[in-house]
Amino acid sequence: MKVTIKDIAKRCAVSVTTVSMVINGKSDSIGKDTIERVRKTVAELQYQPNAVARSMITKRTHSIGLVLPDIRNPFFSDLAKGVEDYLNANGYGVFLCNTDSLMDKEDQYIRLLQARLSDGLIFTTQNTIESNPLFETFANQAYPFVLVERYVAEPCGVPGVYVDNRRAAEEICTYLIERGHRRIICISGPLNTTNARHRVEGYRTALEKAGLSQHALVIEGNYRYRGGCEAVRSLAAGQIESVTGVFASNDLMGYGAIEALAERGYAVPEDVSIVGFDGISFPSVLKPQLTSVYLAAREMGEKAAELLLAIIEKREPDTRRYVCAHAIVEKQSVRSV
Amino acid sequence: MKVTIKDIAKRCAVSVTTVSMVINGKSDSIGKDTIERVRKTVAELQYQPNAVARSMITKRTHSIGLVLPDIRNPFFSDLAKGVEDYLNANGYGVFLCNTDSLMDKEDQYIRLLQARLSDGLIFTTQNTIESNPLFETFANQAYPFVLVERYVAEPCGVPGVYVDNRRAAEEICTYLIERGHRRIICISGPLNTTNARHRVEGYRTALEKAGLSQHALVIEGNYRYRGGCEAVRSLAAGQIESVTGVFASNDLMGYGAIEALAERGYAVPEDVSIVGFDGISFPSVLKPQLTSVYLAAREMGEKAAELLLAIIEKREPDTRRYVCAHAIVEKQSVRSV
DNA sequence: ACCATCAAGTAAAACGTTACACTAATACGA
DNA sequence: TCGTATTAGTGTAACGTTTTACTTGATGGT
Repeated sequence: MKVTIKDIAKRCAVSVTTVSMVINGKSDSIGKDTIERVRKTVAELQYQPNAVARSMITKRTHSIGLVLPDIRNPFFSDLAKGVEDYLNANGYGVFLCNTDSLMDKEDQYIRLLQARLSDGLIFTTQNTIESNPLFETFANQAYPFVLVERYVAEPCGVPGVYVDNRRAAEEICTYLIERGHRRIICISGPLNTTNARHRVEGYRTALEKAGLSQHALVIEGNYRYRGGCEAVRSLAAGQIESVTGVFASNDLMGYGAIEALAERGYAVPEDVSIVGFDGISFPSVLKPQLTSVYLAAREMGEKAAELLLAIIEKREPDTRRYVCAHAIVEKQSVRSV
Repeated sequence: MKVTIKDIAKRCAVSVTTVSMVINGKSDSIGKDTIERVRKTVAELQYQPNAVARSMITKRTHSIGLVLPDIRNPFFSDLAKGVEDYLNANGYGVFLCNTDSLMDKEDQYIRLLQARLSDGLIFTTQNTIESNPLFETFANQAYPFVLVERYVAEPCGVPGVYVDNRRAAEEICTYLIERGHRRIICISGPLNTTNARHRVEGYRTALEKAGLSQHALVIEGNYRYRGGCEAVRSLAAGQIESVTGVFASNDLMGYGAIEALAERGYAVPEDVSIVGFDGISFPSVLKPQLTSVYLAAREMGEKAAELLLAIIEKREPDTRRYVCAHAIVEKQSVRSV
């Protein structure tokens, strides 16, 4: 039989209240010797307070849910590590849920997590729309949650940690333009996601500012390696001929593009320059390494966890949204022309 | 205010017992119309049973802990995905904990998870010793747990899912020998872990059977990319000269070795052949792809989850240990000599 | 008419803790 | 000596369920 607070109380000949108070450090009005006696007995019997019973009263489970598309994607496992490190260090547990980008799986998990009484939620899911009925539901219930890597337009005030995709995309495309590239194509992510659209917008803005709008060409991809290959394969010979630059909306597609370009006899960066987005790390034996927008996934996870805890523990945060820094990291996939 | 079972009972003018029975499908002795009425009210008020209160009584939280070294390692994120998919599909939640291979973090998390009353534990941690005081503690408390990718010698009967590292290593080294290689070195994992030692044993056995023991050379690595580089760099020019084969104890070190070999002017597979271990997947743009022992990480996770659930739900499994299949997958890093 | 059976429930305890409102005994100052 | 603080506690309700043992009224057979 598991040892309970009653066993401790009986052994020490005090009330359960006293034991509870000692355990929770509310021992202002308990004698030193009693405290000592209780402590000793707790250690002796290896008493562990029952977290479930505790949660019953406090309405806190000290665990939160982390909902993301797929933990196997290096970006998300980095992010998850950040979340987990921060929260575990603060005494919280993390429930992991992979949605495989399926909306119904996502809904199901969120329901499950709420029913389990997680104290809050971190969302990394790629919703396809700007607003989500869930946001309203949560807001109504005052249920704490934080969005990560997913932008929601200002007025609704949903707390989140994200990257300025528009700006980052514009910067990396401008980087290509500054190196003399004129014909730059864009391999985008699925265009029903906000992030993908924003990256395309950044691409278009960069081209526009350089007066290159007439050369804009967007091919929709899927953020996967094969998608990058297929995007390049879908180009007609006439189209590809004049292209000297490729902006891939994530690195994986960038590497796919390299493979498909090689098939058609184009070398990177000698014939075509490529930039990526997200800066996931592969062993450096991979040649060429992609010049890319580096997103600090781990830091985003930490920041999201910090924000969520602040909301849960009602230390009203002055920042409910946090824009993470990004940086262009130069590798070997771009050549000046 | 959250709606409780009492609210439903009041609305339907029945007792809470009746409502509870309807919800839990124990409605043998409840009238059809009452059932219908309760169901309707539950839907109407969007009632969600409080999982914490439920756990109080049932002593089940329907959540388990997954303790592993680092979710960012592709092997472990694959495994975690397998665990999570299986358990979530069965109505269980998964608490994720990264130990960073630190023993004290591991102990701390396990304590935390037990205190939270997880119904069981899946361990993926790389202990440095064959037996662990925890195993005994768990056994005493009849606390369900399953070991993954970690072998414990027979008599103690600790349930687990693992790979036959000795045999797999022997097979892949024999594969090299059969292709004419005579001088094969081994870059091992940290030799204080059982798995690393077993892989070295497999290497030695293969050499021995081929009468090549006198050429055995083991360099201790750390399972990281840099470790693979450094292992090769540590070789004297005289040592490396005659070597035609390298057995890396994991793929990451294999790729590191390729980089360091290139620095010294040796090409793979033209000058030196390399085999790896674990078969983690990188985009296929990575050249050359490593011939390796493929471990089905995801399947191992699923199997472990299945085993744990069987133990938790007392459907006494006939197999308390499960040896996962491995397979040599041929890629482009080996040449016959 | 009477007992047994059955359908359709119900009341109350239990789970292990925390929170709240008390109390008994002592000390202290005027 | 009295009144008031202070110290060191205590008893019990409450949290939201499930479980166990019990009740009530109707029905049916003899």
